[in-house]
Amino acid sequence: MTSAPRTARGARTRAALLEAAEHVFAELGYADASVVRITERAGVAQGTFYLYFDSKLDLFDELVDDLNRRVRRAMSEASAAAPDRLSAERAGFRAFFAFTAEHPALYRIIRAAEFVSPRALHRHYDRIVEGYAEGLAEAQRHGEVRPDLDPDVAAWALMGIGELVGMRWVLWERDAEGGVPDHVLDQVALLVDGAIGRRTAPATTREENGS
Amino acid sequence: MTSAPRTARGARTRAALLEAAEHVFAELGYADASVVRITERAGVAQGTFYLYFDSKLDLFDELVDDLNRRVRRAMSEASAAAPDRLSAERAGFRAFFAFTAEHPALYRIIRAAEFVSPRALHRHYDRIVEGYAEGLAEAQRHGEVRPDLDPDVAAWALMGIGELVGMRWVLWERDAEGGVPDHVLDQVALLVDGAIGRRTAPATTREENGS
Amino acid sequence: MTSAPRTARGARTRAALLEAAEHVFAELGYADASVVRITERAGVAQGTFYLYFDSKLDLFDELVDDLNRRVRRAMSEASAAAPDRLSAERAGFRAFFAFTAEHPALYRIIRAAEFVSPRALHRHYDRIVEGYAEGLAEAQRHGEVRPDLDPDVAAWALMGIGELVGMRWVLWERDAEGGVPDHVLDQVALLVDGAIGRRTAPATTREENGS
Amino acid sequence: MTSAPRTARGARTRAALLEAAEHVFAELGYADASVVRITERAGVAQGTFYLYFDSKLDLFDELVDDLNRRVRRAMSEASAAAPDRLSAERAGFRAFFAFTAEHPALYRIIRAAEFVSPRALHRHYDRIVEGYAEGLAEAQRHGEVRPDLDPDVAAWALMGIGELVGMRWVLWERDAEGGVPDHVLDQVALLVDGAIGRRTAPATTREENGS
DNA sequence: AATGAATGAGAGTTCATTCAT
DNA sequence: TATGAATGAACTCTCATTCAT
Repeated sequence: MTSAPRTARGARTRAALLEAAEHVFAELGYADASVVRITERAGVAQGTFYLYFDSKLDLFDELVDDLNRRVRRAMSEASAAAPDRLSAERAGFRAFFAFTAEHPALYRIIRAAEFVSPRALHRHYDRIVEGYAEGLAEAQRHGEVRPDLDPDVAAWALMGIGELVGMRWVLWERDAEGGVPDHVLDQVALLVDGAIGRRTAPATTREENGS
Repeated sequence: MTSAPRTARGARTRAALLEAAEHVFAELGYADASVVRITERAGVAQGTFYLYFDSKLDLFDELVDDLNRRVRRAMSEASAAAPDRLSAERAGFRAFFAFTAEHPALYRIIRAAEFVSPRALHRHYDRIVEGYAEGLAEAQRHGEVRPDLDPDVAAWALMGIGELVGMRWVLWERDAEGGVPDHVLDQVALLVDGAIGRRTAPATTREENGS
Repeated sequence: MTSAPRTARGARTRAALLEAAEHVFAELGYADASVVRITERAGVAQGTFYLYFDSKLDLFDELVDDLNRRVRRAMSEASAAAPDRLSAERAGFRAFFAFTAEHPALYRIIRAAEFVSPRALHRHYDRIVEGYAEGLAEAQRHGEVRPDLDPDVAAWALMGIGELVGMRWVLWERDAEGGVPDHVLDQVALLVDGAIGRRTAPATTREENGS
Repeated sequence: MTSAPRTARGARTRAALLEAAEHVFAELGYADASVVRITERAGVAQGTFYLYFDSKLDLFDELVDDLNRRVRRAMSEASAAAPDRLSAERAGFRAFFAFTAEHPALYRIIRAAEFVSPRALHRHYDRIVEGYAEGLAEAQRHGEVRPDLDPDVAAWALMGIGELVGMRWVLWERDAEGGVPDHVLDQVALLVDGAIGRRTAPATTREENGS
C-alpha cells in the first residue's frame, strides 16, 4: 500500500509521475505505456514509481479521475458564462474540443479504458452525464428545451456527438489553432439546437405544409 | 507473407481463427488477447496461426474490416426498407444497436483500435460516414433534411449518438431482448429528427412569433 | 497450464530442466535459485521453462516428489536384502546416508521446503514415515521390536536420527568415500537397536540388579 | 558498521526490531521476510533498521544466536532439576517441545538457515550438542549411560529425535496445551532410554536366553 | 536517533514469432 | 497443411540498501 507523500519532495515526484503518465499514455496507450517509459520521462528510478502508486492500473485510474475533473470544470466554466441555452451549448462544446486538443490524453485514455478499467470508464461518463442531464432538465423547466425530451438519453447522445466530432476534427485533423474549425462548430450548434430546442410548430404542421 | 488458403480445409481453419479471434478480442481486448488463446479456442496449434496471418495485428485489421462490412450491411438493409427519412433513421439505429448487442466485439474492438491500428480505425469510421453522409445529401435533395446542414459533420455527429447510446444501453445495461429499450430508441429518433429534419418555420420565425 | 511433452525432444528438454534444477536448488536453495540460472544450466531459453512447468514452485514440488521416490526406493532395496531387523536398520541408514551424499539436493531442498511448499514437505515425510512405521509394526509382530513401542512415533524419531546425523557427517564433514564413517554408522546402529530392540529382562530387573 | 545503542530509547528500538524480526521470520521465512515488514511491525522507519544492524543477514545471525541461548537455558534448567538421567531426558525433551511451541521461530528459522547462514546454523547445533554430549559423558561416568556409546554421535542422534518429533507434533499438529501429547512424550522417553540406557545383560545374553 | 524518499538490480512470468519436422 | 518446441525480449513489480534531512 502506498501512502500520500509526506514531504514536499515526495509531492513533487508524485506530480512528475502523473504528468509523465498523461503524456506516455496519450502517446502509446495503456498497454504499451510501460512503467519504465513513464519513470524515464519523469526522471526517476523504476522503483520510485511504486512509492506512489500501487500499480500501473492504479495510476491509470487516478489519471482518468483527474482528467475527468478537469474537463468538467472547463466545460461548466465555459457554459456558465453564456446568456442562453444555445450559446451555452456552443460554449460547452467549444471548451470540450479545446480541452481535447490540449489534452489528447483524455480522449485516448478514455477510449482505451474499456478493457483496462471499466470502472474508471463508467465513473468518467457517469459524472459528465450527471451534470449534463441536470443542466438539460433545468433548461426544460425554463422552457428552453423541448419538454418531451428525456434529459438522460439526451445527455448521452450529445456527449456522443462531442466524442466523435472531437475525434474527427481535433484528434485526426485539427486546424491551426488546435480547435475544430468554426464551420464544424457551427454545424454542431445547429444540430444540437435542432435536437433539443423547442419547435415553433408541432410536427403535424409540417405535413400540412408539405401537402 | 501468407497467401489465401488453397484447400477447403485451409479455408475452414482460417475461418475458425477469425471467429475465435472475434470472441477473444471482444472478451479481453487486443493487448490481452494472446495468440495462444486464439489458437486454443480455434483448436489449432500456435504455429498454424502464421500460416494464415502475418501477425496478430494483421488479423486484427482483417477483423475490423470484416465487422465493418457486416455492420454497414445490417444498417443499410434495415434503412433501405423504410418509407421515409425519419423511419429510415429509426430503423438504422435499431439495426446498429441490434448488431452491437449480437457482436459486442465490434464495439469493443473498435474502441480499442485507437492505439492498435489507427489506420483500421480510420477506415472503419470513414466507410460508415461515407455512406451515411451520402444518404443525408440525397435526403437533402428530396427536401427531407434541412438544407443548411453539412452532411459530413452531421454523419459524424449522428454516429456519435449511436456510439454512446449503444455503449450505455447495449453494452452496459441491455434489456431482456438484448436491444435498447423502446423508450430510448424513441428518444434517439426524436433527437435525430430534430437535429436533421426540416423545420416548418426558419429559426428566426420563432423569434418573430415570440414577440 | 503445461502439458506433458509430446515429442522425444520435449521429454529430453524437460528432463534437462529437472536435472539442472536439482543441482541449482541444492547449491543455492530455493530462494536464490532463479529460473534464469536453472535454464542456463539446462542450456535452454528462459521461456522454455514455462513450457514444462507452471512456475518455479511447481518444479520444486515435482523435484521433491521425485527425490522422495528415489530415496525410498534406495532405502527399501537396501533393507530388504538384510537377514534380520538389526542389519536391516543398519543397511537402511547406510543407504540413506549414501543417497544423501550423492544427492545433497534431497537434504537441502527438504529443509528449505518448510516455507516454500509445506505441502510438499508434508508429503515427503509422511511417505517415508508410512513405510517405516509399517516395517516396524511388522517387526513387532515377529518379535523383533519391543511390543510397547508406537511404530509411528518411533518412525519419526528414527527419521530424525538419520536427518541430523546425515547433516553432521554427510553434508558438513563427509569422509573420503562420501558416506558416514563406519564408527558413526556403528553408533547409530547401536542407538537404534537399543531404542527399538527387545530387552532381555524387564526394566525392573535392572533396578534389582543394581541394588 | 553499527554500534551498540547509546541511549535507552535506542535500546528499545533495537529490541523492538529483534522481536518483530522473530515473528516475521517465523511467519514468512528468511527470504520472504522483507526489511519493510520487519520495520513496519516494529513501528519504525526503514532507514532506522540500518542504525542497528548491518544487514538483514546480520539481524538473522543475531536472532539465531539469541534463540539458541534461550532454548539451551530452557532445556538445561528443566533437566537440572531432575533426580536421574531418565527423568532428566524426559524433562529436557519436554522443555524443548514447550519452547518450540512458544517460539516456532526457533524451529522454522533454524531449518531455513541452511542456505541463509550456514555459520549460524553450525553454531546453533554445535552449541547444543556440546552441552548435550558433555551431559552424556558425565552420565556415563556415573554409570547411567551405556559405556560403549560415543556421546557425540548420541547427542546428534537425540537432537534429531527432538527435531522431527517436534516438527510433527508441535509445529504440524499441536495439542490443546501447545505441547506434544503425553503419549508421544512417553514414547520418546522410552526410545531415548532404550537407546542410551545401560542394559542389564549384554546383547549376547539374549541369544543364550533364547536358546 | 530517526525519517522517508530514492535507487536500480533482479526476480518470475508472458508472449509474438520462428522453425524443424 | 499442421504441429509443438523453442526463443528471448519485454513486462510488472519487489527489495535490500543508501542518503539527505
